[in-house]
Amino acid sequence: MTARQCRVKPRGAGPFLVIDLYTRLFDSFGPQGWWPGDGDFEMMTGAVLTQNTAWTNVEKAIVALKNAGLLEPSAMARADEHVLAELIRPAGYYRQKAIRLKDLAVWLMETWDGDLAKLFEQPALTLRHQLLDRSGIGPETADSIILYAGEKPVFVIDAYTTRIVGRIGLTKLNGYHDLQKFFERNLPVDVELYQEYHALLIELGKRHCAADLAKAKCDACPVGVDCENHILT
DNA sequence: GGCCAGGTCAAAG
DNA sequence: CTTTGACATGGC
Repeated sequence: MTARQCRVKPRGAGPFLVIDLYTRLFDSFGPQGWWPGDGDFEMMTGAVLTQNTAWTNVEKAIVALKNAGLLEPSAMARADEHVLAELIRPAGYYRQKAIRLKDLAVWLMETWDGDLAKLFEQPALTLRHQLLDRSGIGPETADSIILYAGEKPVFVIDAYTTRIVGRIGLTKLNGYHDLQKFFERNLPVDVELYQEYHALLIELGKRHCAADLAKAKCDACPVGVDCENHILT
């Protein structure tokens, strides 16, 4: 089905709307290609660094870490916290993140011998609990790691997704867990689909959905999202 | 200058 | 269990 065939009614949440929104996003923005094989540890590092931080700032930190040869568990686990902090400074919250990244690397070495492939062999749920036990890894970061590095079908919810869902009236559900289940219930279980969808929602959010609800201006929304009236048009 | 960014955690209410 | 503040840099 093409995007334009879908004359969507307001507030009719369900499978059709959920996949239809994806189709529109993909048709408008194309594949996002997030985290394409730069290595699992780089991906995990990026996931922590990007918390509440613009990706452009994260890139600087990643490059600095790479140049310092610290972008692997063994090296980072041995690195000095303050050195680490200075390298990732552009990514913000740098003192906190330095400690958390190092803790993560130490855990990876001690528990998994630095072998991420082994880590990701575990069932998604087991993996999720282990990641959530790390300091500085919450639901979104854990799920991002599981989806993009572990390549397991877990839908990631972020601030944009929450806002967009609310503005379109996709569902009345709220909160991380309920929204995650909502998407997972209404989509085919497919890693690539989940990866693209999450990235596409953020792309839409960046272009059309400022943090302040009152500022939402979606006049020329290429996807047909009408925030004011809470519908897809 | 003010607002915001691909959150998380601990401390209150 | 929900809300609030701290954490911090860089771009528009």
